[in-house]
Amino acid sequence: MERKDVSKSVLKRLPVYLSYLRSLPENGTPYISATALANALGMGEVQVRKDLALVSDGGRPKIGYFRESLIEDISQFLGYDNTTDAILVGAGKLGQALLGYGGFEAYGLNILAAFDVNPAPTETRKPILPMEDLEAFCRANQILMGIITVPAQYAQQVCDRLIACGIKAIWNFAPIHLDVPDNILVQHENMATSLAVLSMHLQVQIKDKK
Amino acid sequence: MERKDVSKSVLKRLPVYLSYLRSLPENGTPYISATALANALGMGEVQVRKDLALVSDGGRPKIGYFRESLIEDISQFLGYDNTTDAILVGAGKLGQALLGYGGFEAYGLNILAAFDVNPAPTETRKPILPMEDLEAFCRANQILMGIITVPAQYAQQVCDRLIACGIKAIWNFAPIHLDVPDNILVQHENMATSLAVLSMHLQVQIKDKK
DNA sequence: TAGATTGTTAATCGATTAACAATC
DNA sequence: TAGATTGTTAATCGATTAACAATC
Repeated sequence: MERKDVSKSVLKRLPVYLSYLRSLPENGTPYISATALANALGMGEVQVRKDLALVSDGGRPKIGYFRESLIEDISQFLGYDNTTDAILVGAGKLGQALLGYGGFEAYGLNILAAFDVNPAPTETRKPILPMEDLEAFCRANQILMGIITVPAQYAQQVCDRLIACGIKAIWNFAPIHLDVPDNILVQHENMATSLAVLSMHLQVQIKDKK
Repeated sequence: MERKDVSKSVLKRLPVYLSYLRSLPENGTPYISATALANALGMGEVQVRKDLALVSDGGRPKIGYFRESLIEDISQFLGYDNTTDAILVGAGKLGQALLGYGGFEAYGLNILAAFDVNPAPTETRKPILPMEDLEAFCRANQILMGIITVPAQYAQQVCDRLIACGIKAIWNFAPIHLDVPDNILVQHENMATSLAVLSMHLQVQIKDKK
């Protein structure tokens, strides 16, 4: 299927479809319709249909999509087929949690190693290396993605160092804005943002009760 | 200031402003303009100005906002003044990372305790209790927010149980869609979504290079 | 005063939704 | 065939951006 540009909002919905499709039982019905997907995920069916049409042309009237093909189409579109090697900086609790989580492989992400100022040994099978080795490791393995899980006050300097190592995409878990050049993408995993949405919901709930 | 309804996109930007404002040095200039904020965060200045106007009326031409008042106005708008008590279910690495992270207090969140099927003692100062105590604890403390950090296959049943305990807002870290009634809000901390954005950026980068 | 900044009103842009024709 | 589903075209909706008047 020809590659199309998709908006960021579509891009964010695709992995949601993907993870649901993967969670379906192997021995169930081999076909799934946009309607069924929409209902299962509580979304609008026109939206789902349009999203799917963007990444796959396997949809057939009255039948829907062949589940396995759809999974393959979305995976390929998102680039999950060719896995991305990444490194992580900051092996605290959060860093170790991400390092130990096995689920990222399914999304094409392979964390090769972690770096820390104090590389204490842990239970994870992945190596935790001293910060001094960062440059050499990134160069040698042509790392393009870095994950930042250091405290906020060190995040910017770690970020600068990663960019100097040739990294092009940064997944930032530190609660601080990072300044980067135009060609570098920072994806801020913004817990504060989520909290704001939750907090607002509770405020409204409580007020309504009065 | 009169309370206004804000869209979700505005709501998500407010904590970003807030955390930047808080990070500014105490002894710096006491005023900040929407323009300065926009430049520091790489956003459009009209957008920032409009967002600020929504939550504060302390803006003065030529001067900007008094930093401390602006922090107060945003905090109050987001409901961070009256802290929310929450509990967490699933004391694995991720759960412990969240439990141990001290930064949530600044966002009005107070995690009282964690629950786990196997409540091994940990270094955190917060108690980790057995799942059997969940209902009693939630009722006794009138908990309204629950944080789910259990493996995906248990997430839905934990979610159902939390709702039965009277919880109205759920922060879900399990990589799976949760079905809930209309009046319950689920905020899905969707790592897969972030990965998709990063992955797509790298794909485009690599392709452009060829 | 002049200039920087605010806040508001109007225009643009993009995404979602609705309506409908096509297909198996 | 009838009906479910697809994909497309048009309409609506909402958010962002641009233009401008007001203010210190």
